[in-house]
Amino acid sequence: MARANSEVADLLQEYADLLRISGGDQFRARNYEKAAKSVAGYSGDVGALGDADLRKIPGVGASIAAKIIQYQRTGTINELEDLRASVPDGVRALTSIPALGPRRALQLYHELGVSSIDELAAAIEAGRLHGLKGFGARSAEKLRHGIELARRATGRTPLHVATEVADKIVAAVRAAPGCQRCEPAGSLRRFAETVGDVDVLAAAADSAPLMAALTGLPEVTEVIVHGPTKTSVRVATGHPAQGGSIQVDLRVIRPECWGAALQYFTGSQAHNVAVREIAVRAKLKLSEYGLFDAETGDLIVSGTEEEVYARLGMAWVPPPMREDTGEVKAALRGDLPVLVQDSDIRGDLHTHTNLTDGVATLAEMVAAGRTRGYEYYAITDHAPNLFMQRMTTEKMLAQREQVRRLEESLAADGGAPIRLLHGTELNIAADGSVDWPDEVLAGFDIRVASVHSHFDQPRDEMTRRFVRACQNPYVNVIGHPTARRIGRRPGVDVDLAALFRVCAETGTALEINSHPERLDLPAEHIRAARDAGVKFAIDTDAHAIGHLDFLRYGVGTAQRGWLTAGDVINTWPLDRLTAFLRKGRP
DNA sequence: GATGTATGCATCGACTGTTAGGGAACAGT
Repeated sequence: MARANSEVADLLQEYADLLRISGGDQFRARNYEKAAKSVAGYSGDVGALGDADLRKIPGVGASIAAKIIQYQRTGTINELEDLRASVPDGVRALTSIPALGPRRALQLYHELGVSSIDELAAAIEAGRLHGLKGFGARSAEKLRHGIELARRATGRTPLHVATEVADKIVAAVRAAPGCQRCEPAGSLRRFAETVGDVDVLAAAADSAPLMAALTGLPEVTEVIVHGPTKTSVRVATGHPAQGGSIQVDLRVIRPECWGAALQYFTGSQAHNVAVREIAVRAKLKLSEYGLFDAETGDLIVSGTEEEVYARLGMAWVPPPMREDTGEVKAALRGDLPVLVQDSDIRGDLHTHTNLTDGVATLAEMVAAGRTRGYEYYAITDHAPNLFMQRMTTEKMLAQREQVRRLEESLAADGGAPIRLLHGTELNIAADGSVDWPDEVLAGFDIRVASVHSHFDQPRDEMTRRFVRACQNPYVNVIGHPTARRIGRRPGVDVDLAALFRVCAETGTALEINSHPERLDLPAEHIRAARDAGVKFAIDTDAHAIGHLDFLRYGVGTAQRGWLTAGDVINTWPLDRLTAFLRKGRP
């Protein structure tokens, strides 16, 4: 991601926030927000674009293009500086507190002179909010709690941590008397890369036993709200983010509302808004209780999601696609892609053993892959230039012998046949070269190549580095392409459009790394890559047997990128895969 | 402020529940 893109996106977002706080036109504010999002997700470098190219970015017109050009020249935007002068930065920070929006934050600043979170905390303790219009005893308490959360929260919860919590809770609620259905909803069901809170939906005539099943779980550390339709609790996760806990909302609805409620609670907000607009145009009204005739108020459908979408003239939309990025129109036209599924994956092409930094033996990893029903399985331990792994050519060759013998013994044991691919994970050096000379590289069945160092290279150097790696006739897959660690390390600064082009030209696949702390290539770049003609490998990069189960997150990420099985090389039969891996070599 | 298009101008993100307080902000998907 280009540094200029994230800087410009931040400035535009700040401008939108300050417009809202200062009471500016809400449509203008929303426009800046929209432009911020499309700049952040833009695959080129906005720091290098002229007026005409800038205006091709969705949501960027004459005025915002001029502001970006001013940023290119001076590093800042005059109008933003003016707004900053009229609204102290701390006031914007106030709106990060739950229960405090732009209007009331500005009110606090004007009437009490509060311009930071600390000052607000002091004002609450001193009772200065008492008698202030719109601030009662209850909201003072909510603000106090919100400030605590804002100070403690270090980030959102990783997808796998939230999924483990949700699985446990769904199992407990399903076992409660009278529970007819129970499913996770929200961002978890959409396979978002991080989760703010876990939403669980259940259907029952009497909600009490279900709510009791939740609040009685030993992992529950705090009951926040306990009512007949919604119960909110905090659950310990053992993960440092959010103080090692996550909020879980359980909603229990009447069974006949299931479809409308599941649709609503799955979101995203943007998708729901877009779908409800379709309803409005058809003189209908959609809510979590059902699809109704707008004039008479009569219920039309609510039982299943499929019925709700169908009555709006839409195909059922797979949850990972529900982000209002074109899926609504596609569902209306009836041409949603048939998304790749877990069951389409025939093998893992990026795994490690304890020969380098894995924790399980070759035999253990392969046995686990075989249990998953894989037709082929690649062992890709690290290469010598990742010095701390102490890999040598001798060790690598000995492992190759071991792989061949293991494959033979497995073929003889009467179990499911599995083809083992002996591979490696190469290091892409700063200049784009990789570990071994061609004659050694030629001996592998598959070669993944990844960036493990020099993350801070300037964009043009980084781009040249990737291009050279892709042009290597032996490099088959670029591993975790942006090298980001979610919540810990940003992705490298590379011209993604150029990377996608060279991948398509050279027959080099991009990995979708399934590790929940990577999810790399990120979903927001996958569609652009596919449109450029790139193929993908959905791999786990497993360093332990349990990591093979991370595949579901990689598949979910691919689904968020609208990929079909045809786009993914490890859904292909072995002969088609091996032809691809030759990269046109004889 | 951007967009689509009537190249000047209308249109732009739905709906519900809660709070606080009697109409509106805020949060949630």
